[in-house]
Amino acid sequence: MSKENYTKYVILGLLTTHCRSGYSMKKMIDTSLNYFWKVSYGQIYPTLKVLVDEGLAEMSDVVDDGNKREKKEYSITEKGQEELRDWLQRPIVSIPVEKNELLLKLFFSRNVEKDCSIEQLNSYLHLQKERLAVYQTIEKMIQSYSTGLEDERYWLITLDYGKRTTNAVIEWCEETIRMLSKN
Amino acid sequence: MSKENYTKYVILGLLTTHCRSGYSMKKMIDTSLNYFWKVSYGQIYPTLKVLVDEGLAEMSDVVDDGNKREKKEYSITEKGQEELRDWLQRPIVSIPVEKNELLLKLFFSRNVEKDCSIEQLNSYLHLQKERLAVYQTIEKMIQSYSTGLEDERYWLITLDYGKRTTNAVIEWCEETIRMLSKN
DNA sequence: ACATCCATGTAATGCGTTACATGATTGT
DNA sequence: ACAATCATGTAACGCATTACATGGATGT
Repeated sequence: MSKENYTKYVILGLLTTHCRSGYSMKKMIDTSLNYFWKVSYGQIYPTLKVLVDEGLAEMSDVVDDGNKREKKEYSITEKGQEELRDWLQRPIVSIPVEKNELLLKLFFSRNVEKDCSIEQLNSYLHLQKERLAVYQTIEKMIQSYSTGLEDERYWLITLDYGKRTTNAVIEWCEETIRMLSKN
Repeated sequence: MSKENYTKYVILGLLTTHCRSGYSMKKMIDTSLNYFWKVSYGQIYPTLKVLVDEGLAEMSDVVDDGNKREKKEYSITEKGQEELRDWLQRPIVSIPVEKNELLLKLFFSRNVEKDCSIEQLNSYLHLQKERLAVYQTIEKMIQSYSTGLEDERYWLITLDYGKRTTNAVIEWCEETIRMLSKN
């Protein structure tokens, strides 16, 4: 019952899209997955090596002739595809705990002035509204990056999740601020 | 710009409620904070020691007379209170990325049958509905545990956040399942 | 008698971030 | 010339989980 190494699957998954290099994967993650996942270079490059070692991916050192700029291109193997599909089909047994700093602070807010909490809520509200704008950007990314109709469909579904939950949080922020403000 | 050690603040915060021992803190976390935070014994006990070392908490070894059962009771110091309040007032600069396994899987679901995704959504929906029931339990906990009116107020605010976002997720699940099912 | 809860702790391991290091290419 | 972007990587560190170990008290 060892903990799953998600990074492995993120990379395998990205190899089924247009991503071929560690660098482009990082880009993709930072733009399109940033509201529900993140990965650093410190994980990407080592994991890529592991995948090759395990026969789940293949690397082709691409050095365009006289072009000395190093660029490694990876592709998923048949075995990698199976591993990915296997993981995609495995049921999710429990909802992970999403650590929320704002809620943690609010939980102990008896210890500070009420205005302090309102202040925290206000800036959180602001951050959430900014995120709504990010979703617009992602929507455009999706339209330009999707490899086919199928990818786009699922990407928009995840995006919808983001929008809805963000909107719910915004509403909660606004109502809570209103409630704390009077009285 | 070192990463904050939240566990420290969780424990300091809990010391301002009725929690006095590591064991009872774990209980509290697992019942009332479980939808936005979790901490294991492997963090609690060492952190408790650190807090004492730093003068933020005090320990009184309690061995009820002939009672050999070991039980350590902790309390927050004046310095600890300040440290906590200081942290509570520090603004939250960014929304952390809440890793979501379901969204990750959906994002790459082009690689599996549509029914597989619907299946995943269904079980996720089920988990979310179970969570709604958990909130009822927490609400009761709050009423029995709160040390005063002030604590209760903030605890209900965080609970409301949980309910609202969970409801938003449930709606998204249901609509997405419906959408994927036809066509 | 036996299970479950109360209660405290440690060691190994793994995941992930941050900071650092390097260097080519492209655009202004 | 210079900044920004493309591109790959490693080492140190810290946080957190898991598994293990121990033992008293309580309930059935």
